[in-house]
Amino acid sequence: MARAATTSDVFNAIAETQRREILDALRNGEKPVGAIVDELSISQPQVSKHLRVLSEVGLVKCRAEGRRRLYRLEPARLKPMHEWLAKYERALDDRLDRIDEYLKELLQEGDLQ
Amino acid sequence: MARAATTSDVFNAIAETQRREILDALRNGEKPVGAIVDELSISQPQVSKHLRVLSEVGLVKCRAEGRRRLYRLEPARLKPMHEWLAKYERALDDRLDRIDEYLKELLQEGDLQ
DNA sequence: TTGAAACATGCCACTATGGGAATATAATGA
DNA sequence: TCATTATATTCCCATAGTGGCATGTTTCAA
Repeated sequence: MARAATTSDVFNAIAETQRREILDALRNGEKPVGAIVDELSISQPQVSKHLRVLSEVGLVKCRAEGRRRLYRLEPARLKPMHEWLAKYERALDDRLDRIDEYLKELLQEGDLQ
Repeated sequence: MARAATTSDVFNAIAETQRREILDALRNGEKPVGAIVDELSISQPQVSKHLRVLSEVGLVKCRAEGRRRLYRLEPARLKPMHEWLAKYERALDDRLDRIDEYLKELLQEGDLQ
């Protein structure tokens, strides 16, 4: 087994740059596939494939309108990532505090010269 | 090219479940490799390989102490992910607002019955 | 000096993935 | 009905990634 399937894990689904770009493109609202193809200059089949992956992990939803499919963002599905990252906020803050102290020390040393 | 290299992209580096677990294990402070092996029940070579990947993207730093290597978290490197996610906060909030309104509508309908 | 402990690295096999090209499917308009 | 538009799907290939196993490498202790 090589990594968790992109289609079952949000972390893997957004590990791909182009899929992140597609999500970015949908931030302003729903769009048909063609619009994404034009905007990102990715081949149509490739966009469809990426959308399928994003769809399977629930990051986008699809709505048919005539022969077009309008995809829209489902940002709630980013919550797992958000929660995982949140655990590191504290560690990050601590780190920044330490950098802050370090800078202060540097400044004090400067004063001594 | 199949996806960006795990060693160059933070998103890819943490796409692997075990690597996230390793980072989680380091949240409380630096640990030697063996401690991670015991804690997560992952083979030693595998842990070393994962640590190498995490190391190359800068998510962990290493410090030698005798024959042990103490790895510690470098949470600042999670910032790219944090920033990317932040762009979706607004969308997420909007969505939650919409759900909120929807619930209110449902409650009003309930009142009518 | 020798052996063991603690890690890192190399090699191998299997699988999943991304990308290209062609093709299938569905809806629309003439 | 037929051609066209808009997407989805399939086939194929090259590659990268994970995991197991064996083997280096460094450090320490007897």
